[in-house]
Amino acid sequence: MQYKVRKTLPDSLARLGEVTTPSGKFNTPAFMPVGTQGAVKTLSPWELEELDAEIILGNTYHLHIRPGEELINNGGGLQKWSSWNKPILTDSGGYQAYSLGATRQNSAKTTDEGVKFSSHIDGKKLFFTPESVLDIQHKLGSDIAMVLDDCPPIETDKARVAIGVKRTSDWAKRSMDYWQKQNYAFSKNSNETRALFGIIQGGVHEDLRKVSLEAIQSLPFDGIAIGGVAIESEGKEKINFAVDSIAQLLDKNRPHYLMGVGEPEDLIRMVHLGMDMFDCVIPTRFARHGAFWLKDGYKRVSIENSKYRDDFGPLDPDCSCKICKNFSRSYLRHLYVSGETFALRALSYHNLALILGLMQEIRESIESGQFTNKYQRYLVHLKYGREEGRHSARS
RNA sequence: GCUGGGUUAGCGAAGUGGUCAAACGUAGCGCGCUGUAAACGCGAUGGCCUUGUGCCUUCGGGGGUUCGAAUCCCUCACCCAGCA
Repeated sequence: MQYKVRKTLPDSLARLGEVTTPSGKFNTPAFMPVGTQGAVKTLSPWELEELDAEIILGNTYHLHIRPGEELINNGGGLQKWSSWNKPILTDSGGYQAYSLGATRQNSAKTTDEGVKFSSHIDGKKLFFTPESVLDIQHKLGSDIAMVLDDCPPIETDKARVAIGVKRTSDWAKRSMDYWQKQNYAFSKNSNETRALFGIIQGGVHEDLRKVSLEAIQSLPFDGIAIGGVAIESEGKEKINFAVDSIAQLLDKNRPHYLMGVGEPEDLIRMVHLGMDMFDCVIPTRFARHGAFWLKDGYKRVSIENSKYRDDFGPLDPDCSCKICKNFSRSYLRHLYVSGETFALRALSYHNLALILGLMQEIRESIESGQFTNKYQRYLVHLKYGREEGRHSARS
């Protein structure tokens, strides 16, 4: 994998970049739609291309339990098998240890050795280690693999978070050793190498975040991810703080991936803090729950609202996606309320169009140097933005 | 016209003397969802407020029995079925 910084700004950590993987290039800042089980829910690969998605996610845990990495490997790898011929990043299963274990009882348990899971499908016992998770991702054929991390709920006590940081560091070391020993970076389909990203933990504790950052960054990972910020948070302040506290310490020669974020305002703020890659289930999940964003103010509204019953105007008057060009709120509301699948597809399409369109606009504004001006109203709560961004912007 | 069945919250539908402001479903309403066990979950839903083991008004209309009626009786209206 290669990462090239194409442009930086004087008044922001935002930067323009390009990542090259065995399956091709993508521009950063990038939003990666989430395709947990091998598909971005309700959408086809060509729709995603049409929407300007350049890289999508897959998930180690889900694809391992069904249908299994062997099958996908036999199918030619995840890209070929799913007919998505662009880059894929695979998440490691670290998040599932959290979502299946930390917040529920008995489905997952983390120890220093790894994570014990009970499959949510049939209860079968599984055991993930930093090494086994790389084996799986290698067989899936992922362009960017993630290390297994220990991701405790953000609200847990600091002692537990500290354990998570230590464990994640140990696992990162094991992961890198194993990655190199197995020569997993090598790709037989391309001259370009596959990538492995490390993950920083530390919850909302600045000191722990810094400890974690140092441990992860000292290893030769292709990219640096920040994990554990978009879960169980009581508000955006926690996301802001967790990233803000280490934003300026991140190695500028590697891409920065903020895991699990986010909503439109989050993306703007986090780009400002130097984040290059994002993923989030929210655009597609909101869609399936009847919610869509308006470009104006990035307000979230519900299609179920009865005031849209007789609203024959477009879903979002400021959006030029195919859905907004062709269908009225009235019609889409009817479909949603009637349980028609197309409503879920339509809203997913629009929400992703909005998010990916935002990313495009963000990239253009960095290119033109207008990023901080254009998005100033979203940046006011940030430490970085307050002390340097706005000051520099005026000078 | 006769006989039988029915009429309960926006709709559907339980309840057949007190524990009923009335189960449940649905519609409508509100809220939530950020590395997807998520086309999901939660909440309120007769009115009022001082939000309480609070007050007021309800179970087709009217009348009655009873300490007490959505529940029993009479009557009227309407609906359904069968017979004429």
